[in-house]
Amino acid sequence: MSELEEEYRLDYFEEEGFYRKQCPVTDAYFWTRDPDRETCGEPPADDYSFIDNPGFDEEYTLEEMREKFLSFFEEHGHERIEPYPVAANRWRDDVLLTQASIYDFQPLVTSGQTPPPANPLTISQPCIRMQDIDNVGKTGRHTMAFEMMAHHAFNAREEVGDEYAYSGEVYWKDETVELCDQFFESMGADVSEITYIEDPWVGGGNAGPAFEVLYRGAELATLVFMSMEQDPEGEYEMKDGNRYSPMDTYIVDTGYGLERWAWVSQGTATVYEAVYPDMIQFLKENAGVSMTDEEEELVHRAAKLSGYLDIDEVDDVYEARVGIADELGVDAEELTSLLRPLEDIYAIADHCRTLAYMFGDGIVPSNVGTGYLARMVLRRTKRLVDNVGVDAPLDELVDMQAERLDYQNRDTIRDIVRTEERKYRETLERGTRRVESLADEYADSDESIPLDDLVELYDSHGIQPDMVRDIAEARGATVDVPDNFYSLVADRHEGEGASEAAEEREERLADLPDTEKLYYDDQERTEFEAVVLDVIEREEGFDVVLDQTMFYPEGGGQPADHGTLSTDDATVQVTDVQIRDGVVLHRADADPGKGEFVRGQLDVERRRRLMRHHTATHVVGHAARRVLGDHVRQAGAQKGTDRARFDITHYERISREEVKRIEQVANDIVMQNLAVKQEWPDRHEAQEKYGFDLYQGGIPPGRNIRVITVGSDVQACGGTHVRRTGDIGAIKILTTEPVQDGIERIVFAAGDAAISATQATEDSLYEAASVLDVTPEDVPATAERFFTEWKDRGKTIDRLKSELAEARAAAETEEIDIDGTPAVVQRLDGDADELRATANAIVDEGKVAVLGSAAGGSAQFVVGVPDGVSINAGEVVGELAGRVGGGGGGPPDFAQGGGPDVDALDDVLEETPNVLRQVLDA
RNA sequence: GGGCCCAUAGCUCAGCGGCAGAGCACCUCCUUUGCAAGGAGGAAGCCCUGGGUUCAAAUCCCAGUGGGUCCA
Repeated sequence: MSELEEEYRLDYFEEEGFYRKQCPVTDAYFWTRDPDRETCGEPPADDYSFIDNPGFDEEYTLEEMREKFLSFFEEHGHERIEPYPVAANRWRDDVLLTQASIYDFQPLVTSGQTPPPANPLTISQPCIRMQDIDNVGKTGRHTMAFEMMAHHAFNAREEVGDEYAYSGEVYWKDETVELCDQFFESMGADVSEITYIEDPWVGGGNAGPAFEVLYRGAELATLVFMSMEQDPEGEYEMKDGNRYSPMDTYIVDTGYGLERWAWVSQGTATVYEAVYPDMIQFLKENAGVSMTDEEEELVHRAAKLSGYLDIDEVDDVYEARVGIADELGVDAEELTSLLRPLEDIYAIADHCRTLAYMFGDGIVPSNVGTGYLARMVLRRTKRLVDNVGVDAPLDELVDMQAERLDYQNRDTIRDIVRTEERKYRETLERGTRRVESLADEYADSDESIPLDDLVELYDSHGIQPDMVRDIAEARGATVDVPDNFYSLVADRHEGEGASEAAEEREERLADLPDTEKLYYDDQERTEFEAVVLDVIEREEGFDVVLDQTMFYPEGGGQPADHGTLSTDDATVQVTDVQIRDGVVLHRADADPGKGEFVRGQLDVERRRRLMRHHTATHVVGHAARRVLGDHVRQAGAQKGTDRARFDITHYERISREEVKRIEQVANDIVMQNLAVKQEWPDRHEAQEKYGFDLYQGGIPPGRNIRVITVGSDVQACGGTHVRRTGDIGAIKILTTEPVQDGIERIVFAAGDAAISATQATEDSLYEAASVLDVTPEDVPATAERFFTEWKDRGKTIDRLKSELAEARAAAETEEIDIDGTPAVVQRLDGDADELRATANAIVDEGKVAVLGSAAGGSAQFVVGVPDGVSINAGEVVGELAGRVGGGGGGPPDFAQGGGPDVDALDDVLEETPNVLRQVLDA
């Protein structure tokens, strides 16, 4: 079965007298010390046997168990590492959340580009797995938030020498299994009950042999030996159908589920009771969930039974429950009604911990990325809380977990939860109203609410179909929610997302040496000398490659330098600079000649402005954190010569007051004229000293990283900076705008650009003041007064027009008779409002009105007909307008129309009486 | 990053090419004095902004601004 069979034959197993067996139930191969053992230990081959029968010497809480594990591995030569944030997208762009401890070291450490913080190391890494969200609370063992305890060793083959950031072997399979055994033993486990199941691991382009470690029916650890990478020519075919070949690096990747270990030590019926005892107690009391001793006993036995079953999906739970109820001799419905509230409470506890991790690690709710996931979890939690009748604010519940997890930013977390809860409540209120009016519309008819409406309610308004059904049924309307509802929603999203054009690799560049970067040596220098190594002709211009350069290539949100390259004979203009694989390409308008010696001269003014804006970006970022809170992080930045934009994570719109305070704090930093320091420290030392906030603009590779210090603000950054904050001159925030939910953009100008920007704003104000003929200070009040006055005049004009219309109607007008009905046909060059008003006044006197106007460059008619006269105004207008080359229409009693032929207007009015008679006859 | 929805009176919304509307709130009067009181009258709108189409745009099209929502 396993092509890797040889990989699993460890000396350690030999020495310890293990047997290799095949499980008759699961067909899996496994290793055990017990000669009589037949099954592999994993459900359904074996049951949970630790419930009510703890598997270790003592019971442990989460905190105790974590400490037990970490200190065990410390004593065995591992260095303890602080956990990383749960938001993995802060250091890698292929995933959103941290789902395993190895995520902390991908991709830079596992690929060997960057050394690990310690080797070997041990860590307990908080993780979030959204995949399990539906199972949480119901299966008894799934949690969305968990800690993966782990020990890792990073090895590189002896023969590759020091090509990678680590070399040689720390330890490999035998030692890993031995450590695992020893840890079990130190916990007082009966090692003869442990089984090591052979289970090759594949993931993320890597693969390797692995063991699942089972004890008393519970999978307590996974030992992965990552040693292969995907390779079409590879010698091993793995379970994903791809071929793999050995890598130069090979890594011990273990995972010990903290929650499972605590659970097994306590032997409670569900994992939740072992992990969240206090919170569950609180929620039960708050929601008034109480049970008799018999009920309590029943629930406990049911939970224990469901633990024996192999349940991986929620659907299975309800099927399984029927069987469980049968076995306990109770009604399935009755059992369900006892379990439901508990399931909700378990889920709430787990979700609150998830939220505490997310917000504690600086995730801000949003419509995109991790922020969206956080929003989904929060809304789900809110529904559960309401459903089970917990009467406590959500921010308090999340705070209970945040406190336990020892987060320092608890006030911000609560603030975020409250804001988010408010937004959700508003969405629900909006949704409820919308559904109610829709339900009323369909309540009287036999039709149910159409599926299209249901899909739209969910997709565009965030209203769950269940909620639609509840509201609609209360109002007597029917709703059918098809089972494939969510796939219908998905259909609406089909065809989204554009394909990306493959990036072409430049082979010619591969032969060129990395360009030496002079721009970090002295950021004030603007001239240099260099040799032209190569010139590549492009569609527009030439890419010049030098041996060294002062030109800063576009990167990190800082645009490229401009300038010139001169030989003795010629000067070429550099209009763009890019870097590809370490080679700097200078886009020039002419070919300076390969092998030539050139003098480079930067566009000094441009560079200065870029530097000021870049340093100012750090200052503004720091000021924003001070004013808005520690959750503020950079979400993108673009510097320019006359302004820069800086996107930050924040959960509300930034108020005018806050903008002013940020501006003040930023300019304070400028005035303090602090030194801007550039250093290249060891990455792990820097990270330990300054924390993860160092990486605002992404994580650079390498052993050492470039760090820029401005006052108390420290960031990894590759850009060019001024020497002291005073060199920025001034910082002016121009605007703030929302880029997406949870991300605000701050646009600002620095130095002379700040002055220009301020002047431009003032110009607008002075111009407005001059138009109003008042001082700038009086502009707001005057504008207000003028606007009010303007509105009043509009009303007055309307009133006068209707008075004028009445007067006109009452005046002596030529009246004609259309078969007994009096009619007025008149030319009146006014706008449509005047015509309408006059026509209405004439109609009020019981006469037919036909008015024509040539105002506004076109011929226009309005026709009004009093009640009881069988003339169709629309038809009349249609006929008249047709004669001036246009069209028109309207209801039978009042119509308007017109056309471009103004000259024909009088003739048409002349013929109008005949037209009226025709229409009457018709 | 992409899709979809929305913007009209203080609030909630209807109108969807042809005279700017309703309910609630507000003001005045009458009736009544027990929990969303009733009746009569009234005031209150740059129909988000800017273009376009049209004889005519709150209404249709495009762009912008603001808000909502779903998905990766």
